[in-house]
Amino acid sequence: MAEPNPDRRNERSRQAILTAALELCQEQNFAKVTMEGIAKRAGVGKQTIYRWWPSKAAILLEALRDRARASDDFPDTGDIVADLRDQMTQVVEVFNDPVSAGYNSGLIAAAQSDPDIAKAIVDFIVQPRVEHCANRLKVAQQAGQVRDDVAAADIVELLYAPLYYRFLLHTRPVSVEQLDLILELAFAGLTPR
Amino acid sequence: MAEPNPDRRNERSRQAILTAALELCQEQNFAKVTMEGIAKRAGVGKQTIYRWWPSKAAILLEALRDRARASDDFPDTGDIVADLRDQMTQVVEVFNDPVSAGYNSGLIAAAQSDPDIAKAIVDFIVQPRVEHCANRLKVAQQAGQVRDDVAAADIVELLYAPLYYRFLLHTRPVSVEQLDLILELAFAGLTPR
Amino acid sequence: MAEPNPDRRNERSRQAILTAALELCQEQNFAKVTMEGIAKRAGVGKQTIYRWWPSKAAILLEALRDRARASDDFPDTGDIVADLRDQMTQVVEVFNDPVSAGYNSGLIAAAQSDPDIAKAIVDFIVQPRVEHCANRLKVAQQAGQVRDDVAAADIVELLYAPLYYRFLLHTRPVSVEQLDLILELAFAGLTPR
Amino acid sequence: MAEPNPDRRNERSRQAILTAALELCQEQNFAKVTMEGIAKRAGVGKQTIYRWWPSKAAILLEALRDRARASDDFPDTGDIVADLRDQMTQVVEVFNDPVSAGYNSGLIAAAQSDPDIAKAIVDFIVQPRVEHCANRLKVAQQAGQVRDDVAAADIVELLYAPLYYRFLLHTRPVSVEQLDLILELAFAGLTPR
DNA sequence: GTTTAAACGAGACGGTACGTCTCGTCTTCCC
DNA sequence: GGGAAGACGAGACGTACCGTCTCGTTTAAAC
Repeated sequence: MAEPNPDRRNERSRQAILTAALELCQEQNFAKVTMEGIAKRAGVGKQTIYRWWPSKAAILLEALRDRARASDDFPDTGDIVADLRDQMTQVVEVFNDPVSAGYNSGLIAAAQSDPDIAKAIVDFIVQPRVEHCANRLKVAQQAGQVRDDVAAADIVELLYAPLYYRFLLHTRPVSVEQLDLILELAFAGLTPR
Repeated sequence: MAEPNPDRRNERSRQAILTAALELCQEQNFAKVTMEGIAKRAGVGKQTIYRWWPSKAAILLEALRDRARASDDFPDTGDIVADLRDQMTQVVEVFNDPVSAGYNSGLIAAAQSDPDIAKAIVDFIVQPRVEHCANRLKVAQQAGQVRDDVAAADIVELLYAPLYYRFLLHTRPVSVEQLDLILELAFAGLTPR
Repeated sequence: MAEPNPDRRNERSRQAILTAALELCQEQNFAKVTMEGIAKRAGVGKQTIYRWWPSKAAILLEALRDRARASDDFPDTGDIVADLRDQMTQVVEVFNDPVSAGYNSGLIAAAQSDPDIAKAIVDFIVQPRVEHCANRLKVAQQAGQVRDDVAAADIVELLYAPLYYRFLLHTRPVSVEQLDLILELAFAGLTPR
Repeated sequence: MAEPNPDRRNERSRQAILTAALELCQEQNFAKVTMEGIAKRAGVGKQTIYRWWPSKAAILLEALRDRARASDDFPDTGDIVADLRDQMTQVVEVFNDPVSAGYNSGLIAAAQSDPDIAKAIVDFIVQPRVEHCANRLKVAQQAGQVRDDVAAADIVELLYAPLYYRFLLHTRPVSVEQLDLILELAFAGLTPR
């Protein structure tokens, strides 16, 4: 009935669950990870999991947020295109690393049938990164390096979408070559004349 | 052991299964559809399903291919941007229609943990449409309406990716406004000078 | 992997399963009873059955043991032949009652292809009754009413075997007339001279 | 609908089915033999089996009848007890041979839930042998070697029942020692005084 | 320092769906 | 038209997880 009291929560168990979830997701793949498996690996009762998380996706989401933190500062060398390439290269690497690719595609898959997960992904994963990028773009706009009649967020979308497109549709591998292409095409139209 | 003989296959059962799968996917959602449910609805033994399809995603994929057919010709009015907007508007509508959105996001979700499904989606759904679009773009390139130093397929990616991005990441609704923005930005850089 | 812990066992479920098994065996017949049917009738998950019993025969065996209990004392009026007729008449009745005949022949049939069941039938059903009868016979032997150069257990076999013979081979109906015949023939040779 | 016409029946198929049934019953055990397995082994369509036999037990029964034939003459050396021991020893051997024991116990098990099988076993297996034995006993009765106020068939029952008892109830192994005991006890009462 | 209530591990429970197996029927094509 | 081959509807099999529900057993705040 009543909600559990977070003050009395056992941090050791919480960590064990997050760790177990991450490990299992690395060893198998998101779709094959089960609540039961996480509980067993973490040495934890199933109830303890269900008390604090509604789904395995929620656990992984928290695990990622917990483990990630920071590192999402956007570089500013003055050269917007170079900075973007720099940052987007990291995304390419994440999408090409089997381990983190597993998390990401699994979570996005789960989001397709679970609005809560969808919202959490946007709020905690996507939105913050978009904002960092948008902020850097705004600086470039003020510096006259980028058209300023377009919302920065829309530019972010235009740049990152092709990476997600290949990543999720599995048409072609996400790659640095793709990156160059995207930047070339986008900035052909974005550069003020 | 041996593969079943397709010549002896019962077409009535095949149709019943495809129909049942589509209906159930409309009434509930892809993730909640089960092999058992399809069998019951189709009035068919489970073995008959497993004999011909490896997964519910495969059934739906075949159902979509079977039901779709045609309709994939790309208009050519001479105005490439108008033609693209026309065609992409249909995609926006598909992504906004609860029924077909269910199929699509469900299948793409399934593809994240099943390479066979991923391949089938690319081969039978994505690739044909990409090609139609690319062909239209090539005409425009030859007509000097579009930069011809860029592969048509890459342009397709640049245009469609933002739609999939919003559709799968659930950041913002896919919309016609988004369409205009994409076209505006893309063609700012794609128009030969 | 590990065995389940009997302390945590739910007695209500156990009873429901035993009852359901007995009822179904009465309504249909042993061969038509299924694990699934028992689970449904008992309002119980199939796993709960498989956790505690290896087969439907094992369930019925436990049900019979549980429901039977007592009633297995052998009368002793001083007249060994009368006492035997009395007791054996009960067996005749069991073999002629459609309900209990179903259990018994079904279980014995199951025993033909399942050594565990065979052992359980001997240990928990047959052996105890044989012993009761043998004990009564030993008293008669000490009283000089029955030859004492023959093991009591062998006499029990000689007496009961013809009942089982007709019951399992379905040659002729088991009957009280048969009983008189058996006793007459057996005691013609068993009476000391 | 209509009965199949036995004249057009393929004897090769019939033989192949009987042989396959016997072989499978030897390799595995009666309970594990399936119609499907027999059809495959015999290189025969399932329909061909179902056209001519109602159950696997019926097949085996026919196979046994077909293969057995004759050999069931009862010896007559003038010594009724010796002749009985001789004949019953063969039964003991059958019950102790893993292969034939499998057929017999399997068929008797099947008979418990299938009256047709039960009837067929009595008519084609049990009854003929009982009659042979009874005939020999009648000769002994006329020779004044056996009480003639008891039906020969009832004596047969008294003698053979204990063998079946041990065979089907698996209490103790059927053995030649048991035979001596039975004969000793029975003839103590059967010998005219 | 005890009390005490909530979180915990463990895992049994009622369920649902899985993918496989066998049943007995139906269909197709061959001889 | 019988037979081989095998697809079919049906449904039980035994397993895996689901999410809920007891069980004692810590464990940390309240007394």
